[in-house]
Amino acid sequence: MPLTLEDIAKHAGVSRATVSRVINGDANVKEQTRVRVTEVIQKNNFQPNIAARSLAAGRTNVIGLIIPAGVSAIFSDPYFPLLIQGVSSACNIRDYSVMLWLAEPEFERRMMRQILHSGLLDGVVVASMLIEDPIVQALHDSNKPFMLIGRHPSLDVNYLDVDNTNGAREATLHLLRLGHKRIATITGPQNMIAGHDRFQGYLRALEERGLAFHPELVAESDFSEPGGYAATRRLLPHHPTAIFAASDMMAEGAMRALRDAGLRIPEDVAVVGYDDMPNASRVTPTLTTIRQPTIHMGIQAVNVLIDIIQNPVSYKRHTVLPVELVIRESCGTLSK
Amino acid sequence: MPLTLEDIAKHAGVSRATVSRVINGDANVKEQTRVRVTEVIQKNNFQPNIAARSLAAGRTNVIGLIIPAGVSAIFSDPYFPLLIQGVSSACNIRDYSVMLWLAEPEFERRMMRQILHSGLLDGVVVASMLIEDPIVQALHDSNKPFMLIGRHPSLDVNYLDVDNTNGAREATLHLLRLGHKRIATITGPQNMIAGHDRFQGYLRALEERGLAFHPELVAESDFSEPGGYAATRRLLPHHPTAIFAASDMMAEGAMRALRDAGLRIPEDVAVVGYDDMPNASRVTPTLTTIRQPTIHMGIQAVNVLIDIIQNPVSYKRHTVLPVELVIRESCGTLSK
DNA sequence: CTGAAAGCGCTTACAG
DNA sequence: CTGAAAGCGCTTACAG
Repeated sequence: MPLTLEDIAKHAGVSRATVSRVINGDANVKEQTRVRVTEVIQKNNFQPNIAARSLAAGRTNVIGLIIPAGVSAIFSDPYFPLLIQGVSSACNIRDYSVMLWLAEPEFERRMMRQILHSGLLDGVVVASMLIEDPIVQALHDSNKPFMLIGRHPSLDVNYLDVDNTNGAREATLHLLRLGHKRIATITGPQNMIAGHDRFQGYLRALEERGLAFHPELVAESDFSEPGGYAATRRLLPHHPTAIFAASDMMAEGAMRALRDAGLRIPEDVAVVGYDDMPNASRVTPTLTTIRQPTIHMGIQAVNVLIDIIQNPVSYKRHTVLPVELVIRESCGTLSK
Repeated sequence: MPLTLEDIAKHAGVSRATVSRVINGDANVKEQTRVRVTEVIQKNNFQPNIAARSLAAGRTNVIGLIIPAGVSAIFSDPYFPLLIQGVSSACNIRDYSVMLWLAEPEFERRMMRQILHSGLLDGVVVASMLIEDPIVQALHDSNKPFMLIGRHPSLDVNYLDVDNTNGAREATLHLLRLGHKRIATITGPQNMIAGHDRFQGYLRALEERGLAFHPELVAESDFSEPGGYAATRRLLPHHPTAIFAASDMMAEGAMRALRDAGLRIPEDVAVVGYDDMPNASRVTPTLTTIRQPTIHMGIQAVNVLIDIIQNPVSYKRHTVLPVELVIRESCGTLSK
């Protein structure tokens, strides 16, 4: 029983075509008519039926947000909540709505069918964790506008990434500047973008300073606190004086393992994390880490996506956002 | 250029009405016809246009999920991510999609208009934090099917809640059983459901055991870690031997404050939290707390909502899920 | 600047 | 059990 365009038109004494023009900001409407129609719309709290618009115009003002589910530890830090917040907020401002899809592998086929063929979405933002994500390939094969948060090794797509490599490089360089020579790293899974790129940043820093790379100072883990703990146990026999953990959660695990081993932080072993989670400034000692603009990533991804939807261009848009080293207590300040 | 019903009908040699019947599981289709049409649908990866279905049938297989934004510390624990996961997962199974709305106050009017009048949603799940939530009132005034996660003090609506009161009662009773007489509590905001009900549970436990209530042993806070820290500083002059914090985050803040005051946990002051966040089993000492079935709440809310959508009934559905005391180290085991 | 009319892709009485 | 046809509420050439 909601009102229709026809009802509004009757009230305003015009045709429904004119009401439609007013709603969609068409320039070809007499100012006086526009004012009158707008008043009637306001007064009746009229909201056009999205389904009808979609069917008639082929646009919905709805975008999809695809987030990988099932990735372990995915929801133990606020990355996705903040990303969602950014996406939602930007959509609110631009009068779009967002449809959320947690990509559960067992429903992926159906999900992609719905996303691509249901006609409900003007475009999609996909937050990819894996370096080679089949969802990205599927979107690329379609002609649905989409924006990748992350990157893809081979496909030319619109993407927005944070500078993981440089962040890890800065974190490692900071430890090098403090005089450390035996810097271990706890990496994330190497099939994940953040896992891979942060490890590359570590390697790059060593190389820049001419330090040899010691494989025994690398422990691959899974971004989780228990994972960081276990990795640190493997590293300790090799006597690192500093550890760069590719996530704050793993850094917390590392600190717990160091304490359990009777080692002091940062006096015996310095620790640097990555992410700047809320907890990083509250642990003891407070954690030196890399801060990334997560909410802003969501906002910007949406803004670029809507640009692409509204003004299709042939070239692809690429953005890499900078990150920031946040120095706290866990790495010390003394030269060794 | 996606296929339409008409295309499928042509391929299968039937009318589009028949294809529609097959897709919607109408019983009045010859088995042989059904098989043939199903094959063509499968082969072509056909997905009906949701907008057209919505317009014709008045149903979309889309539900909305409204989550309050801007609540402080809202995304510092995994409550909402888990809830979203449950909702999304249940929707996947039942072939529904979910539209996400973070309720930003400045967009609330427009949001409600879209939710109620755009015709896009078959129903909505609203996760309410506030005891008297205007969004719940607005939904109640509409005729849109909805399911409240939480409760409302005066409106008769479909809801699903967790037993906050009993959880807090159990937590407090546990401390009482350990022999504590001066049990302080750090509450959440009293205009929030979880804040209010958990405080009531604390009071009920005291009353059941005939203990006097001491107002100076109550510190209202905001569910956050720094909030728990500050509240504990206010409580310490009154020498509690135990603290029940209405969230794990506040419990962590309490433990930090106790350590800073040179007090041992649990020997000098016992601590119990609420939520059983992942971190609860990793802090030192590990945290005794209350576990609630968060993912399951999301799942069940969706299932009830879809029931309501598909089989409208006049009475309202009420569910209260039980919670569970998880005993760890932070409250000790010795009688005092 | 405005309106009449076609059409978007479905569902669903209705008739057979 | 099946099909022809109306209709859901919009948008958009087209004509004036």
